[in-house]
Amino acid sequence: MTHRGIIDLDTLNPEQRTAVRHLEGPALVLAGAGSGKTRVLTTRVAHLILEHGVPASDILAVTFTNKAAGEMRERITGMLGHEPRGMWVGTFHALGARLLRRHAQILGWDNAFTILDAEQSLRQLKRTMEALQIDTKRWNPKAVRAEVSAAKNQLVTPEELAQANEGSFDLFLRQVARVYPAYQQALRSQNALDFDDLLVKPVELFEGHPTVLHQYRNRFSFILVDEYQDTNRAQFRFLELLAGAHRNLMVVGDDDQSIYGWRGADIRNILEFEAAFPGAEVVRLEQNYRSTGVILDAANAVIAQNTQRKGKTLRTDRTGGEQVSRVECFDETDEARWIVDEIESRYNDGPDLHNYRDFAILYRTNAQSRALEDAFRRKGIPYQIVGGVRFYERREIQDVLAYLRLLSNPRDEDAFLRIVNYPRRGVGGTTVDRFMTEVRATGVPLMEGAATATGRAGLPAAGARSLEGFAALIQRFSARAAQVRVGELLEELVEELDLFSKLRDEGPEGEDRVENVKELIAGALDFDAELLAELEPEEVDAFSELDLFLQQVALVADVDRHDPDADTVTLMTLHNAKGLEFPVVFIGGLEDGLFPLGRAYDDPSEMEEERRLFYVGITRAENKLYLTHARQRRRAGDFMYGRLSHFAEAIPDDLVEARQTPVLRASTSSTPHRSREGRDAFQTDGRYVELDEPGFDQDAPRYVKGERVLHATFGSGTVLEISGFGKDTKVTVDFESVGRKRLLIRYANLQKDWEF
DNA sequence: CAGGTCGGCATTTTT
DNA sequence: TGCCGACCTG
Repeated sequence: MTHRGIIDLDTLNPEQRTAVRHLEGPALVLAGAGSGKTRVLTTRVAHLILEHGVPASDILAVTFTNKAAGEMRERITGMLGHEPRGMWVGTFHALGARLLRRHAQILGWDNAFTILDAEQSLRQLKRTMEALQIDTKRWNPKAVRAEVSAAKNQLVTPEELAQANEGSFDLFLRQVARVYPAYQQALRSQNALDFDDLLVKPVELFEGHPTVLHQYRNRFSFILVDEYQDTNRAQFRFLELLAGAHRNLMVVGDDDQSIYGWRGADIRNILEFEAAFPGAEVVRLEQNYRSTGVILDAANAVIAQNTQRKGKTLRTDRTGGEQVSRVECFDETDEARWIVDEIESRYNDGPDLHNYRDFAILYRTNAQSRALEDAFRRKGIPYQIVGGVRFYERREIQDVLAYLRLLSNPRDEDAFLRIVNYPRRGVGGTTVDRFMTEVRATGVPLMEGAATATGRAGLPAAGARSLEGFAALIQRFSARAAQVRVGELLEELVEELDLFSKLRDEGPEGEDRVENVKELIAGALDFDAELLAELEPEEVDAFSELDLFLQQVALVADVDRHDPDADTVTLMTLHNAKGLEFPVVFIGGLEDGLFPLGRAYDDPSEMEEERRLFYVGITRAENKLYLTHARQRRRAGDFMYGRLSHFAEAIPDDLVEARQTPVLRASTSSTPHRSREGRDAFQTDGRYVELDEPGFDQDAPRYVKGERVLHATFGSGTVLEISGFGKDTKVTVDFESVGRKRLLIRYANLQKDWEF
């Protein structure tokens, strides 16, 4: 039968077609990198709607990032010719938030709950520990949070954890057992949820309220999940519950690209899917449409060293291709400059590339972006960094957002504490401490207490008056919040606080901060339509714009802000690169100890995860792959000496062209560095070796007063003074941008500024 | 109360 | 280095 459908499936390969045509029952699509899985997912949705008459509102699609959700929606719209109205597309976290906005009340939260990001939840946790008189010096709050987070991701309740550990011999777990319930209680009393709760609470909702579960089981008769290899226990349970009746669940993933084990992702979800969903149809997509044969051969050779995998070998029709370039550099500065030079010459002289957006540089740790950023600035080549200091985590942004949070949720202690004295209004530490103690003891709601601060026990009169002023301000804006759009509200707020001039007074960074706040305002002014358009009528009535804005802010990821259309080179971590592709890819810092990170040597499964991360990196490249490594690298102020990552050694020699940078070649033939080589005695596990006193004082450059110098961060300046000797030599430099700084020469890494 | 300084400490990846 | 918190001083 040659029934020709509305959707053209002829351009798909047989396996893709099988996946697209899959109708009912569970399915596992093992989709290798670049095998067209996004296309399969979107085509299947369109196919369900157009060929099988499934209403769009019966379909739920889960993606890994908000951006992926937006793209999926867009592509489906393109195929249908109209919006898939009523279809839910989003990340697990966004979907969880949406469900909870509708049903949080059953669980004891108010529907206008606040979502705490990682920083906020850490501060809350710390306050909880202090309230329990647990020494935060002795018990690291971050470690406690990690433990609490792990518990949540495995659906362990506070009660269960407490019961299991309160008598434990492990003193740390005993603290955790005390903190977790108290922390959860604190969140509840503030009507707040943390990231993990957005996954856990929906499961609680479904497990504890069969009618609600039933409602959504009926509603979503087809469920699709992308990046399934990175789901955790809670997410699995969520899917199991939702798809439990009809079992129309298609998951798409690649066990070789599972890179979030540290976040609780459980690779068993994918390895054991067929056991959990008997009768699942399994489809393997091994045909790669992205990379050259050389790149795929390299990727296959690397991943073949892992043992914990389903086993799969990517194929391509694009045989051959440019060799992988493996470049040895002197240090991170040399590495960065070499990469930038290479991009420039490829951009100018390359056969087919004339866009900066065709290049990406990937690295293991965010810290590595610094040297690269400097190199790009020097050359004047446009770049964008994805990740690092997140936009929404910037201090000034958090401050402004805290106002919105407090307007949205007057019980949000974190927001209150953040802004009660910002900008300065004379509410000092003593006032705040006494106020909080009083409020907690009497159970008076936070803002109510502030509004009636005068006369409260033990409050200094001046502080009490300031508190009341603050409460009045918040009250005034609460009223405004009901009248104007969130963008205008923000504008008025910033105006009222006179924030811009206060930021500018803070010094050289003030202007940047002003710009960031302006960007936030612009984003808020833009905020509306898109999100609201996807909501259902009852939701539009029930959710306030302010809450939705804050929710979006809490849930956007850095990659969501990546602009693929801007003509810039992209810099990001390997984690952020998942799902993206670029014609030319550089992977930097390929040294044992950095990539893989040193700590992975203690745990084979961590080592395998690092290797998968490398595999993800390699398979981002379409035409050309560069691997760079540096002989020495400064990490956290110390010099480290590393050798080529053993990951890179797994790539067969005939695929690789090995090179050294000119700087490295020059240095190995003349300087004292060579003499060190013989005795470095790298540890056998290949970790970084730290030499205590590199012979740096000998070749420390000498400077004279009045000389022009260039600094990586501060830019150019003039030497005013020189003091100290040997490795302790300091210079005082008057920088054009930031003024006077006193620097240790051995750390400052100054360059002579020849431009003058 | 505000602003500065100093010492200690970490420092992997992120929804 | 660079961030944070504790402590000191005006």
